[in-house]
Amino acid sequence: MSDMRKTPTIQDVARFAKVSTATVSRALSSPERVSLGTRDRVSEAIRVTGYTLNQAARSLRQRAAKTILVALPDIRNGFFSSILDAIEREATNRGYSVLVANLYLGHESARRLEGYLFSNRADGLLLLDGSLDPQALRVLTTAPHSFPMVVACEDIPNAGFHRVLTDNQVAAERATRHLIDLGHRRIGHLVGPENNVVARERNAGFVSALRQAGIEPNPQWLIRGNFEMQAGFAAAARFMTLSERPTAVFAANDESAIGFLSGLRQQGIECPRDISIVGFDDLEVAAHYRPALTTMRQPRETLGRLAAETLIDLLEDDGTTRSAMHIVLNCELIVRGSTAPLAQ
Amino acid sequence: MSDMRKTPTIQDVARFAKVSTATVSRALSSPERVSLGTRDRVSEAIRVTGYTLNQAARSLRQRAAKTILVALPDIRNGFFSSILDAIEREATNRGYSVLVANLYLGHESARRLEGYLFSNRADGLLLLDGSLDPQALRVLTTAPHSFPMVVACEDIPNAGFHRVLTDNQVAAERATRHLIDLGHRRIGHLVGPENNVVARERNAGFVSALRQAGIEPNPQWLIRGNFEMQAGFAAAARFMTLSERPTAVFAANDESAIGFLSGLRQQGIECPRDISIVGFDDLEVAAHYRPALTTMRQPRETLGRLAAETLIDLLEDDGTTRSAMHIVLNCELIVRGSTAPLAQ
DNA sequence: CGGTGTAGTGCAATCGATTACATGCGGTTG
DNA sequence: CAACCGCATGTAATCGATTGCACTACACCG
Repeated sequence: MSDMRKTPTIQDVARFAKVSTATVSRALSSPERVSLGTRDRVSEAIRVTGYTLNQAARSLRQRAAKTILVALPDIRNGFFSSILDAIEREATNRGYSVLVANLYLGHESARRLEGYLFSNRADGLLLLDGSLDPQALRVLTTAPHSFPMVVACEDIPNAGFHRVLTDNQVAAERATRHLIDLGHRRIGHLVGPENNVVARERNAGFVSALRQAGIEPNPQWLIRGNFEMQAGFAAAARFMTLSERPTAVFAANDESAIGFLSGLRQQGIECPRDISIVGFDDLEVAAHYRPALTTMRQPRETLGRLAAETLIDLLEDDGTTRSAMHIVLNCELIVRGSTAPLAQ
Repeated sequence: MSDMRKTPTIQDVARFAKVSTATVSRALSSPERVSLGTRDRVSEAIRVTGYTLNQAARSLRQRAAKTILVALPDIRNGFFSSILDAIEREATNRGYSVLVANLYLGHESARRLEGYLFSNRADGLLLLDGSLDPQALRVLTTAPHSFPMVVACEDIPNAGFHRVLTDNQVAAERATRHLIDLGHRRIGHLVGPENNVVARERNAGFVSALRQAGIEPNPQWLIRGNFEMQAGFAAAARFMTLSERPTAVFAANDESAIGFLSGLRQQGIECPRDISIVGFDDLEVAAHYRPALTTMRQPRETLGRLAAETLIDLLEDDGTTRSAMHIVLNCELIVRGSTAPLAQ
C-alpha cells in the first residue's frame, strides 16, 4: 500500500540490467537473438523489478490486439456457452484473449460490432449469430477497412466469408426422416426465430424430408418458437388448440423441445406415448431429461475449436489471402426415449 | 479492396477539419469545450474520413483499458453463463468490454490471471471461482501492484476483497429445513467439489440445519459430486449401494440434482414417490424438468449486475478507497414437484 | 593482411490519442 | 485604459513497447 510507485516499464528493466530497451524487448520476444549472458541478466531484472508487459503499448505499436471478439445471440443458451468454451480454450492456447459481445437486438448490434472492431480492441470477429440484420452485416463487409472474420453456426452464402458450419438442413432432414421411419405421417415443426438463418435451414430440411416421403406439410403444424425454453412451453398451449394434432414434432432445438415437452405434460400429453419429439443440439441435459431426448447432436466442441482456429490462422497469415474457407461438419442422430413408433 | 490505405487516424481528421488533433480529441471526449462550429466540422470530417478511435492508443495514454476480466470455472454451466450475461449487459452499458477466462485447473490459473491483469489488458477482475487455490490468490493480493477486484459467488473472508455473494449457508439451511419440515429424517447431501468454498458453505448449512433439528448427520450420506450433471448421475449408482438409504437429498446445485435424478430413475427410484430432492440455483430447466425441481433460487441477474457495478464503481472512484464492500443477497426457496411429505 | 560476414547491441523514430501548458482574442472591471 | 478573465484552440510532450538502421567486435576466408 505504501509502495505506490508506478508499475515498472521496460525502461526500468533495461536500466537494472544495464542494457537498452531494445535488448529487453528482444530478450522477451525473440530470445535467440540475444546472448545467453544478457538473457539471464534481463530475466533477473524482470524478476527483481516485477515487470509485466503493457499490452496496450504493444498493441499500439504492432497494430494487433491479440484478441478476438465473439459475438453471439445468447450466452445463456447451453449450445452457445459450450461453443464459447471451446473457442476460449483454443484462443488461450494460441495466445489470444476473448472478448464477448451479446447481441440482444439484431439492430443496434451492427454499430456495436463496428465500434469494437474498428477500434483495435479486437483483431477479428467470430460471428455466431444467425439473426443479424443482413443490412447490418453489409456494413461490416463493405466497410472501407474490412477485417478478418469467420462466421460459425449460421450460413451467410455468397458473402465471401469464411464459414464453419454444421449441415443444418441435411441434419434436419435426417431428424424428420427418423420420425417418418417410425411410421409418423402427421408431423409438426416447432420453429426457431423468424429471420434466423439456422432456423430457416432446419425448417427447409423439415419440409424437404416430408416432401421426399410424399407428405405435404401442413402449415398449421408449423408452431412458432424462438429457440427458448419459455417459447417452447408457450407453444404447447397453442398446440392443444389445434383441431387435428400431429403425432410427432421436430423441434428446432433442444431448449425449445424441453419447454414444449414440459408444456405438453402439463396438458396431460405424454411423450413418447402420445407424441414423439426430436430435438436439435444434444445439450447435456438432453440425455438426462425425462424422457431422454432424441436429438441431432451438433459437434459443438469441434465447431468452436475449428472456428477459432480458422480465425486465428487468418490473422496470422499475413497477406496470403486464401479463398474463403468453408467447413461443414456433420451432425449425428442420437436416438433416445422421446421418439417411438406410431401407435396403431 | 484496391482501397488499401491505412485506417484513418485523428491526424487525418484534424487535417480535414483544419483544426489541431487536440481539438478533435476534445470534440470527441468533451464536446462542451469546443465551439459549435468546430464541432460540426469535426463531425463532418470524421464521417468523411471514416475515422474510428484506436483504443490501444487511448489505453496507453490513459492507463485504462476500459475492460474487465471475468474469471469463471465453467462457462458451460447455466448458472455461470447467466451471470456472465448480466455482467456483460452492465459492463456494456457503462462502456466497458468483457474478457472471459475459463479456469479449468485451479493451478496454473493464477499465472494466467496475473498475465492478463498486469498487462493492462483489463483494468479489474471479477472472480467467480470458488475453487481457486488460496495460495494462488495470495499472489494476486500481495502483488506489489495490486488492482481492483471483486469476488462474486464465492466468499473469501478476511482478505479485504469486495464481495457480492448469496447467503449460501443460510440458504442451504433453509433448503434442508424444507425437507425436515416435510417429515424427512434420513437426509443426504450431494456435495459439490472439494476445496470449493461455495460447496463447503452449502455443506455447512446442511449440517447445521440437521443439528438444529436434533438430527446427527450420517457421514455415509454425504455423496461425492462436483456440481456437474455427469457426477450427479454417477452418484446415483453409488447411492444404490448404501445399506440404508436417505429418503431425501439436498443437492449442492441443480445440475448435479438433475444428473442424480436421472441416475436414480434408471435404477427404478421415483421422485418424489421414493425420494425427495432439493436443488440449488433454479436454472431455467429446473421448472421444466420432470419432476419440476424444488430448489433455492439464486438471484443470478442481480448478482451479476451488482458485481459488475461494484467493480466498475471501484474503477471509476479514483483514489477514494472505500472500505471493502460486502453485499449479500438472499435466495428464495421455490417449491415444486421434486419434494413431498415423507410417506408413512 | 584486407575484406566480408555475422552475432549482439544501441539509438531513436514510431504507433495514435490525450493533455498540460501556452497563446490569442474579445470582453469586463476598477 | 490597464489589468485581467475565460473561452477556444494550438503546440508539443507523453504513455511503453517495437523495430529499422547503424555500429562494434570478432571470426573466417582467400
